Amino acid sequence: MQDALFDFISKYISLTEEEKNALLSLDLFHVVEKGTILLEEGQKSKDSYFVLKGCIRVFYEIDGEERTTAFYTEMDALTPHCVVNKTPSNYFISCVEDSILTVSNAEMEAEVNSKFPKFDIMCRLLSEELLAKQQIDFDAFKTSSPEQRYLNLLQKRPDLIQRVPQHQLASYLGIKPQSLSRLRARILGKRD
Amino acid sequence: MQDALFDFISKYISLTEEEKNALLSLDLFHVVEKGTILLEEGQKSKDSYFVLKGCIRVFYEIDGEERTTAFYTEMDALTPHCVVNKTPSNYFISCVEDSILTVSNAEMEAEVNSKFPKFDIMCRLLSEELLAKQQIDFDAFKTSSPEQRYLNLLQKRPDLIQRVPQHQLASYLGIKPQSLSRLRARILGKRD
DNA sequence: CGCATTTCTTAACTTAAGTGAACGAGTTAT
DNA sequence: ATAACTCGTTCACTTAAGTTAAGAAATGCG
Repeated sequence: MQDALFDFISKYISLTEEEKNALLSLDLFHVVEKGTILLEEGQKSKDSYFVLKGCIRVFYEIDGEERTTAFYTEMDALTPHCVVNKTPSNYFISCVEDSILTVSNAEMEAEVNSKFPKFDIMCRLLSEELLAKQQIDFDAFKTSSPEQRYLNLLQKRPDLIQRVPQHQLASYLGIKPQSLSRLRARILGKRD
Repeated sequence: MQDALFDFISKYISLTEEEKNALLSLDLFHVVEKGTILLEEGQKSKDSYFVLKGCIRVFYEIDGEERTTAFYTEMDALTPHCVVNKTPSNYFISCVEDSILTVSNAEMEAEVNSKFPKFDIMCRLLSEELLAKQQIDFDAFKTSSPEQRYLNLLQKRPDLIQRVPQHQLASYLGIKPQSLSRLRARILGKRD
């Protein structure tokens, strides 16, 4: 499991054994059960997450309804905005499946950074990459219809459609569960 | 005009006169005319932009139609994804108004970074902040209807509605110009 | 200045998503 | 084992956005 983390990091910087050990000494790895709430609305958490195995989900509660806006799966990193802005979170994060995560906070990061400045470089590369990636996702969402979004998801993240409840998926696509059902029936009809 | 840039930077790091002069020696400032295309689809530009005055716009060309996904105005920074990924751009950037921008590329940045490492810190802070901000915008877009988006824009960036053509605004809200007209009429009707 | 183009609005009609309700299948709790 | 719940689907109806078309207003250009 640790290898997965080091593989990920190696895409950005190379680590010596010493550096790897420094990381391992930090108690980063956590096993979390399906359904666990990692962050609640209103909290000022300082924790960032990296998904080694499993799936976590960001959702808002609007008019008493859950509105899912993101799923993070294997090799995805998530720093909640409340960590960056130091403001209370306006969304929830919960575990869709039993998962293995690394959980880190600013202090741990500072400690690693002080020992190995190149971590800072990695963080910068990573956030720039994520920013660019998210921009593309945002643009794709804006420029497509719910049906196109579903077809796109089917291509890009087919696993999500299997592992996530339909009503959460619908919300993620910006529509109601009934509309997702209908939309899927429509697509199937077109194929025959 | 330069002061605007230094004011912006001072939110992240403090600059000595020497550092300011190093920046000024870089020929960063550019005046661009309304309508100028800064980046075309297919290009591999290396330039990043910071808007000191004016407005620039990101749009895709889909089925022969322009689909606007972002506007950048005073004190907004934009690094096109093609700069980060080193892939051809899949969108255009054009000037909505006569504007004053700083234009920088990786080499210029590297030069500044080598002289003043703290620029790197600023870049990291900035991209983390932008990432968090964009996440919030993305979530707000996903969880609201075109009408709510318009009302939200009216609150958050009322200037945009004045300075940008309606059809670009409609596209930005994810709808057709006709729908924006109708939507506005609907809102006005509700008020009376 | 006047002609052409672009931009914005309105209208009638089509299409797709929202809403409320009902149903069956699967799960959980008692 | 059965009652209560959740989840996904289907249906009929409502609402809002897409489409096509037309015309008015503003802008640009010769």
